Amino acid sequence: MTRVLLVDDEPQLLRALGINLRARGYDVITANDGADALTVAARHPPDLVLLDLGLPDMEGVEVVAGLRAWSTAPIIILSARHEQAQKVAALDAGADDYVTKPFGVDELLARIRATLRRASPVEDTAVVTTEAFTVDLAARTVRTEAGEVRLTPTEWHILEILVRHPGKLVSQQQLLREVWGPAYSTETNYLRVYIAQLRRKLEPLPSRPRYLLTATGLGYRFEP
Amino acid sequence: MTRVLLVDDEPQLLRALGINLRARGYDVITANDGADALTVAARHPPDLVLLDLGLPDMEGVEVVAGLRAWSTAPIIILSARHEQAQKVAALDAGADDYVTKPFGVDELLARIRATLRRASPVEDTAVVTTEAFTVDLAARTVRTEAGEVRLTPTEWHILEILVRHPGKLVSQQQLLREVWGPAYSTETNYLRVYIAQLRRKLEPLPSRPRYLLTATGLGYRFEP
DNA sequence: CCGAGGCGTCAAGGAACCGTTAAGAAGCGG
DNA sequence: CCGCTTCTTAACGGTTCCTTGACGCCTCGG
Repeated sequence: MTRVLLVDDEPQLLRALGINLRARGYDVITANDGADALTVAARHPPDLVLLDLGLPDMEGVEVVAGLRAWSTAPIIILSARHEQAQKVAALDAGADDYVTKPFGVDELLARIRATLRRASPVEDTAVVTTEAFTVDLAARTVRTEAGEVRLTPTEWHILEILVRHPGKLVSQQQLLREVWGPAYSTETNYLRVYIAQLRRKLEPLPSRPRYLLTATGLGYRFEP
Repeated sequence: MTRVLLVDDEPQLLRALGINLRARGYDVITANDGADALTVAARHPPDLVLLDLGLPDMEGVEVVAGLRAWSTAPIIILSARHEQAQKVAALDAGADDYVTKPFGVDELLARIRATLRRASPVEDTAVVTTEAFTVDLAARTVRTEAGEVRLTPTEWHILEILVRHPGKLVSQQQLLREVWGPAYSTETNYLRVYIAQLRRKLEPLPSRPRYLLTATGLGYRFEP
């Protein structure tokens, strides 16, 4: 069941919205200030967060940052019209969406569904297994039959991006931009070096790669 | 560089917002009515669309549908408060977000960043299937009954354009321009070579094409 | 009947790209 | 300050891909 963390300092809203969400089959947990939200979230990691901006103890952006430090669950901001600036800051800090108060319940539910639909394909699989190796995205470890493999930060970064898009082609530009930054989008030889290192460490036959495949002129692909 | 298509019938807004966006490093192209928007988008596929609802010639929902017919770029609606109903219709037709006029530039920029951040990793799972082969536009893979087909960058580029306009004729000029650039609009023999290669790889009977059809003197058409 | 233009096919040379290796530079911990 | 790991950079051989020209087929119009 999808767990929703609902953060607001108005008990009535907490109650009304909680009833509505539970009626739709969500598992709802609540918090009424920022510190509480972080504590509750740490104990019961939510799949989605509804965050009111007018909290008594913390700025919304701090709460977002505190969650984003470890969680990738989507965050929807609930904001009053006069909290414009905070809303923008919260979105920049990593929130995914917002709804302006007062809002209709139907609109909020639609946004929840849309946001969850967008987020779902990536986050479920914290561990990716192939016949040759196992990647634990949360623990940042890779194991083969021979034991645990040591990866450098850059090697891991590349592997993580590929593994998070299983079966899909990841363009050279995307890899270079995400790992080295936008200024390096043409340094394709970096990729050649690191892909070769990953293959040497992970592929049963590095010269005949089975999992880290090349799409000449386009990019690379992880094939589970 | 991220290309933004800005559609509005007010020249002042077009100008002011265009300056602001360009200052932030976006590549901005503009259109001042719905028909113009579709034409411009076809010629320079945008990464994101900002669409005003109060256009003189078409309903917003039509423009959204026209774009969604082939593009998965996120669409943000710019709507006045009295266009509530149209806004809902546009969102249902496939728009991704909306901002209500009058809006602050900072808010809009934040929405743009958030929307692009969301859109990039997911990429949408557009899959086109025929009886002979399956094209996964996101994963950039093509499968036939015989297994996965390896395509070169240019082959893929052409196939992608045709598949994104199913049933529609794509002119030779358009194909040549999009794949090789404006200077090659007359090198039609390039097309003959690559269409032949695609047929050999995808058509059950390459000599009697069923899916990649020739429109003599005009261009080619993908028939699902 | 014949020529012209458009299309499909093939092959070859050259350009671009990829995998690999290695060595110097830079950062980090002891 | 030294040694270790990691990153950057350059060079090479091999492979793939793009470009280009030639040729035959078909259709259509003269």
